[in-house]
Formats: sequence, C-alpha cells, structure tokens
Amino acid sequence: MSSAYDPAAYLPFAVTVDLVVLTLRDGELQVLLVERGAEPWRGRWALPGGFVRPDEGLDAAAARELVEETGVRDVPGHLEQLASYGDPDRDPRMRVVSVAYLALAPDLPEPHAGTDAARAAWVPVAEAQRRPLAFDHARVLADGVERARAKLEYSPLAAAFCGEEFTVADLRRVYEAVWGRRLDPRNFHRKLTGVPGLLVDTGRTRAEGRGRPATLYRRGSVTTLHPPITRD
Amino acid sequence: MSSAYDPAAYLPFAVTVDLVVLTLRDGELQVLLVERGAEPWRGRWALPGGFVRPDEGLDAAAARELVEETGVRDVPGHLEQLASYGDPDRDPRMRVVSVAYLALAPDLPEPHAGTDAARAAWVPVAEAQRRPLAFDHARVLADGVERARAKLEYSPLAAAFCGEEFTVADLRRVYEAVWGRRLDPRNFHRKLTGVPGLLVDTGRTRAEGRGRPATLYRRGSVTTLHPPITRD
DNA sequence: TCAATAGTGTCTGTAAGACAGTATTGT
DNA sequence: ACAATACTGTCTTACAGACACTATTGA
Repeated sequence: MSSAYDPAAYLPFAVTVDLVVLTLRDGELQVLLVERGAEPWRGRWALPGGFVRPDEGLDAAAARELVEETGVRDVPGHLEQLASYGDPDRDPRMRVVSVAYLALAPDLPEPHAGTDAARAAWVPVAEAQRRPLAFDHARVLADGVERARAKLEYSPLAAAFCGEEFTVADLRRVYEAVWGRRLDPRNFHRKLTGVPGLLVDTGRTRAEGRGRPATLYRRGSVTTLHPPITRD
Repeated sequence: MSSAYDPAAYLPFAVTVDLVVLTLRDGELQVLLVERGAEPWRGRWALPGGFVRPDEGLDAAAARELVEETGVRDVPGHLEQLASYGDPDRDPRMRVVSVAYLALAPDLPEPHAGTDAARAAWVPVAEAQRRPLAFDHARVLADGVERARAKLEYSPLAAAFCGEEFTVADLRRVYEAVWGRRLDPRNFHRKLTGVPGLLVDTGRTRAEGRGRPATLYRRGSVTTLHPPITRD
C-alpha cells in the first residue's frame, strides 16, 4: 500500500449473491430458478440473486434476495453461505464475484417473477441439472446440492424442509428425496428418536390418511447428529 | 436491470483474499501471521492476504499470495476456499469483501515480511487465538481451524501437513496436534492401514531414533475416509 | 376384516476403543 | 539387557442394517 493511497484503484469489482433455494415438492427435491429477462444469457434459466448493496452485509443481502425471490415475508428454514465464485470471465459485462448461499425451506407458494426475471419456478433438481444454466450456475447448483446431501448426515437440517411441527416420516421423506434412495422406515425411526435432544415430542399426533397417526415433533436443541445418519 | 445499463454503478467493492495457512512445527499446530506495516491496524497481527487483481481468479489469487507470503515457490500441501466475509464496516478505508482460503502445508522455512508487512512469523494457533487480530481475522482464523479439524475426520488431508513420504506416526502426530488430544497409536495404525487405497507402501522404512523403523508411505488415491476417523 | 402406516424387539455383522503381546531397532 | 517405537491380535461394547412383530388408524 503506497502512502499516496487511492481507494478507487482497488474498486473494480461488483459483488452479487446467488441463491440455491431447495425445497421439497411432490416428494421431490426442487430448486428455485428464474428465467433471465435481460442480457447476458437472456432467456436462460439461472439461480435467483442480485447485487449486494453498498451498505449491506453478505448474509443480509442473501436474506433480502431470498424474501424478494420467493415472495414470502419471513422464509422459514435455513440459510448459510455456500462458496464464492469469481472467475474473471464469468460475466461478460464486468468483473463480478458471486457469493452463493444455500437455503433450505419448506414447501413455499409458487414464486412470482422479480424485476430482472421473465419467469420464476420450482424445478426438480434432476431436471435443473440437465438444463443449460446461465453463468457458472450449473456448478453452483451442484455444489449446493452436494452440501445439502452432506449436511443431512451430521446435522439436524432435514427439519428445515419441514414446517414447525413434523413427523419422523416427514424427515425420512426429506432424506429419501435429497439422497435419492429409500431408507428403512423402522431403522430410521429408531435412529432418529434415539438421538437425545433432537426431537421434542409435542404430545400430539397427525393422521395421514390410512394408518396409525404419527407423533408430532418440534426441533430440539442439538446442532450435531451423534451418531450421524450415514448414506453409504 | 434497466435498459440504460451502467456497469460502474455496480462496482463499489474491493475483493481480497486472506489466507489461513496452517502447518505443524515442533509438534504444534501453527498459523502464518503478518504484522501490519500500514494503517489501518498498523502494528496488529493479521492473516496474510492481498487484493485480487483485475484479471485473476480467486483460486489463482490465493495461490499467488500463498507463494508470496511463504516465500516458497511451489508450496506443497492443500489449498481450498474457506468462506467470504463482507460486513460493510470490516475495513474503514472502503467496502471490502474478503474471500478466505485455508492452506495446509508441511513445515516450511521461516517466512520473510512482504511489502505490506512489518514482520511475518509462524505462531502457535492457541497463542494466535489469544492475540487481538486485525479486521475480523479472529473469526476467519477460528473458522479455518474448525474446518481443518472437521476435514481430518473424513478426508485424507492429514498428509497435506507431511512431506511426500511419511509414516503412520507422522499422520498421528498431525491428528493429535490439530485435535489437541492423544490417540491410541495401535488403534490408529490399524485404522489407517485398514482404509483401502489410502496409503501406498513405498517398501522403505525410516528410523526415528530409538525403536523399530516405521514403514514409509505415499498418499493413495482415495479422497474420502470410509470409515471416518472420529474425534468424539 | 383388511390395508396401511407407526413404532418396538431381536439378530447379525462390522467397527471402535481398550489393551496384551510380538517385532525390530538404538543405547 | 533394556527402553522405545512399530505393528498385530483379541476382547467388549455399540451401532448399522435386516426384518419379524405389535399398535393404531381409515376404508
């Protein structure tokens, strides 16, 4: 740093946040995508996101974009930073560094297109990964899905896909959708109820069509699953 | 995005990379720190780092800074992105987003101070975490150390702290230093040699003072430890 | 009564942790 | 010989996965 210090010389970057918003719809893992209404990549599907404002922190920008893009005032669930992407040529307009966030949310209403988007929609992850996405969003999406898969193993994050109260079967369906494999309901039940502090019994039950009603639980206080739920 | 599009309106950010460089010295986990030679935080210890250049990717910037700050041409070991930090007031000069990287390296020579630094030194992590660090580097350091601790559980990254060839005891000393607890040498040996593809026997041994010489291994091709080394 | 889902018990194999014992070196 | 470190074998306990069985509901 020279003594004749010029801050403007170090300000050649734009910073955006991009969101990988995952949810469970129709028993399937889905991701929120927007169809771009402007160049570059006009007409392509992309992850929702936008520029970080000059006086706004990264987490705050991600939370704001999440509200704007889903149209839901207080999005329940989970929001965490994923990674940053800053290849010099990832945006033809200018030098952009994108800080990606991963959001896990319960089933939300159909999104409405924002200012920059022609359309917005929930898309099954498997299909989204087949589509050509704008920018480097295919990689961001892959990183987000992999993070979600890994975190289910050792964290109680499956509950972020559910409402305030949920059954063990709800959690199992989350695992099955995210991991793409069936789990034994009986072993899963014994395992989850065996982790101390993970599930708080509400004392009530919920009937799901036929069959014995299931106990309703709320999230407990544990932050780490010991032992983990493995996905070998 | 308006039709009268002005890229300059979105360019109020500087982007830096900060490095958490961890190594093993004297059987202790140590981190590379520099003493700042300029304002702000002149005289404070900080993580090494610097501005990302206009035509340089984030990973490339981190790799370049790692070489510059350690003084080693090709730093062996491991380099991965950690997280990004962008609170609006984290740097009083201007709006800075810092992309932090975690580097794990074998014992390297004493560093020399770079252009911006008064001094550079390896500091035991426990001591570094007691010192007041510049910017939000205390949090970055804590995040980096925690990432390293977690990754040892399920990845073969301990070898990144060692040279090309190493013994099982070398790896055990890495785990013991990073986790801050003793491991049973016998169970550790059986566990590590039991992971298929993790260790490649060189056929040679290395004598370490007294005692039976240990087999020398090279890194195998596995990227995930199954089963993991737990740190309950 | 039957089908469907919730939840429990029981068995088997695998692996973790504790630790006795053997192998191979320097002093 | 002895101390020190490398490595192997064995025991106990815990948990994963498979699956039989009981419990409670709607049709």
